[in-house]
Amino acid sequence: MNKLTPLGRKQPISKALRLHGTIARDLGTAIMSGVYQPGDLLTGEVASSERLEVSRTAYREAIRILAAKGLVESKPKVGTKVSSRDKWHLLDPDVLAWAFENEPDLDLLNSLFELRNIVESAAAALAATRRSEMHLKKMQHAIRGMARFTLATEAGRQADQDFHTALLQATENPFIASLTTGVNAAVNTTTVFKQRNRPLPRDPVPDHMRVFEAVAAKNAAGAQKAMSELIQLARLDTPTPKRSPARRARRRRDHI
Amino acid sequence: MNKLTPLGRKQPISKALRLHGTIARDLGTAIMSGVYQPGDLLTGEVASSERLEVSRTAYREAIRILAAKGLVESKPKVGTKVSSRDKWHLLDPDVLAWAFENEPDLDLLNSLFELRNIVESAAAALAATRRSEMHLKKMQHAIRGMARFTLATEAGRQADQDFHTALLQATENPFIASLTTGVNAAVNTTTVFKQRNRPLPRDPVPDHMRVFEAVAAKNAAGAQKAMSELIQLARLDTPTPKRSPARRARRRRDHI
DNA sequence: GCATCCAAAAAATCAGACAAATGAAAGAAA
DNA sequence: TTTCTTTCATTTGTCTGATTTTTTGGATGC
Repeated sequence: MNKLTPLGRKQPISKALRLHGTIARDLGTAIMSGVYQPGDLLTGEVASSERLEVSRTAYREAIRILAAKGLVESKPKVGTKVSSRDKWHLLDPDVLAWAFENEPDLDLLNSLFELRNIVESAAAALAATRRSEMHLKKMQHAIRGMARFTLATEAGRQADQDFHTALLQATENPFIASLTTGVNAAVNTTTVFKQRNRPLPRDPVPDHMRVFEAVAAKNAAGAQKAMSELIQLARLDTPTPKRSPARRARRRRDHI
Repeated sequence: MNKLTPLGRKQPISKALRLHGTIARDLGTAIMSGVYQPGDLLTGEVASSERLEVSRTAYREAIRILAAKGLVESKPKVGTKVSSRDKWHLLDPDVLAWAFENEPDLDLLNSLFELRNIVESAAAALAATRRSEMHLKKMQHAIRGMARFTLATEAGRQADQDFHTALLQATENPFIASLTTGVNAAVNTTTVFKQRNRPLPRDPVPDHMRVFEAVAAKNAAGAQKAMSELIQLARLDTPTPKRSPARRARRRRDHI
């Protein structure tokens, strides 16, 4: 019947997910939020599938998904256990989303911004040397879109995405593109809900324009600097942007 | 429809892999090597499982693995199709291994070294500011191991790994650590077999020592520079280290 | 002590069925 | 004709229940 306009979103969870997908997401968020710790042994397939009231098939496929992302390992006779943290594919888009689904760990968010700053500013430098006219056109179009609609609208955020996508395409490096799109998606989820707290955080257009002009001028160092500043400013729009003075409060229980 | 792709590899190369694991690996390498192109529709589950002489369950679990890594998407009625390249999780360790399993694409290898240079040299700079005495001890021990055994032995390669692992731990950034370990594992697979061509490529100890000394002296810029040089030298040990003069020969068919 | 064999437990695999989703064709209404 | 609705067929999705394989730990024997 009604094809669109889900005004009151009851379940923000994507309904497009199948049963095994939802189980994987639930278990994944449980692992990333610490409900299950590395080394913990999950209950057996039969018991788990009965508790979740799903078939063993669906549960097993969910476990395969988690295993593919390095979160769990299963062996006959011993069972399925949560892998140690160094096995986790932390940069997998789904794992990233699960890690920041609830209340994001601020240390983790800082680490993610640190990586983003490193990679995307270097990407800007590469783009400055390799960009074509097509890339410049796309970036320019995106900046105009960000100016017309603001970041408060879906169209404006899409334009912001388009800008970064075009810049990454210009690097001609598929790994950098793959990495950055996933990281930015995760960062954006933590940034979105700021919009309903404060009216408008800042105007992102000038920052992007500086990056664009440096890339257009084939000024690698300038592009790198401008992108780094852009990311630093974006960090201000995330929860508690200040660097926690004692960031050493880390988890130390990697095994067991 | 009939692609006539005889994946007739029945023997599991690595014994630890289960049936679904081997199927996922075979299909994954077929996708990464271009046997199946983005947009291609895989044969249905019943037909595929019959052709491979496995149960539908095992085949489906393999598909779930590939879907978890962004390589395929399945929908009822339409089937399972290879996703467009921008959906692929290129930095997933398995995907990386599959991409470089056969004869690695040299452009791709160059892109991977480019990313490695960006991230790991930045990691060295971070490590120089955050390292503890424990990290220094580990790195020193690893360097001694590299000196005693050479890279021609398994123990020597393990020591090399240990050095980089200790440096990544010193960054206190789990994302950088997760990224780099996966990338280095993939790079090493392309580097290993050089050992049976040439006797000994070079002595890696001085390069690592320079990195270590800069990190120990908390010299961030020096550590970054030393690590970058180390990676550039490591690139010389990979197939055709010279930069191809015309690296623009790229795939242009990203959609469809 | 040490190696070998045995048994239990859990995942792994199999077989066959039914359910749900979806794209396209067929039909009805404008 | 065009557009909307309905039906239908196809493919993945889910379920049930069984058998097989792998692995661990202990019993056995030397």
